[in-house]
Amino acid sequence: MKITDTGNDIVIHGAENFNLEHIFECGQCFRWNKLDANTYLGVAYGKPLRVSQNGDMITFHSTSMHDYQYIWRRYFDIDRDYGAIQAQLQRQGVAYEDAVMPQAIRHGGGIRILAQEPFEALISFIISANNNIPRIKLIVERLCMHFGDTAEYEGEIYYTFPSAERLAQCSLADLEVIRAGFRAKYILDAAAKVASGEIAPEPLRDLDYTHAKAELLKIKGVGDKVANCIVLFGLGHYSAFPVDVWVRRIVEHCYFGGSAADCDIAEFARERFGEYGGFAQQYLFYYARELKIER
DNA sequence: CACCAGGCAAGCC
DNA sequence: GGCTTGCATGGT
Repeated sequence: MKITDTGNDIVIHGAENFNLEHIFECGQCFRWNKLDANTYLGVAYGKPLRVSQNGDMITFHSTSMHDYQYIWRRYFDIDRDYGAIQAQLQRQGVAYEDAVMPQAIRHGGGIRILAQEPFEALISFIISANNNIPRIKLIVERLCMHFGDTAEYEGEIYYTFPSAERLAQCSLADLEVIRAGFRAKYILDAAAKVASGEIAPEPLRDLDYTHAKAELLKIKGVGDKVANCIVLFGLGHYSAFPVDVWVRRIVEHCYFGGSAADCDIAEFARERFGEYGGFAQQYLFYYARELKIER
């Protein structure tokens, strides 16, 4: 892998196990939109970015080596060996005569688990509860437009994700414009707890998975599933295995041959995938959606 | 019109 | 403790 600075763009040649479509269509993030066949545009860490892919060449447009090194390199998890993770999950698959995981990896092998901002992950996944992805994206976008800061990029105006302090000043009436429904009160509870320091998301990175999750469960609107998403996508706890309707469907269908209890699915994931639970979950989620598995 | 969406909290027993 | 129900909103 080689990284070059063209003066306007940062270009990676020889990227492996990296596919923008897989990365942005696996449900982990809500602020990236497809511009054309090989280009996405989004905002993270207060910075808009246009990123495109041609084969193993990735171009981060209109950015600097500084921002690549300090933001995008970590955000896109560039330094992790996904080939090794996939090989490990495949070996596990062989041991259990599991044909599903190899198929899932064949379909979504370019997935990267993005290192998202913890507060953004917290609010975004509160909004995700009993909701669908297109509408989650709309609500998050309205939240940013109304309460985020502006950021200019390539001659256009974009909006950053609002801070906890800004959201904590809002009333329920203020939030009506984002049409989050019953989730609005949970957004305010989360913002208040973070703004007051009662919950400090960033330090939860240093706790173990179980304790980090337990802290998040103190927030209204954060249950087991949402907490798992936050620790996985915002705090780098890669053993987390969030079980949503799609993962439930594929796990029940392919591994249990019928319905299974929440705790049995969690135990299955722990034993089968261990520290790679989060990666396994992403491959399964992407695969289940591609298969359009019915209930 | 019913049913669903990356679930959760509150109310039951 | 486990199980059921209501929930805002928009799409099919």
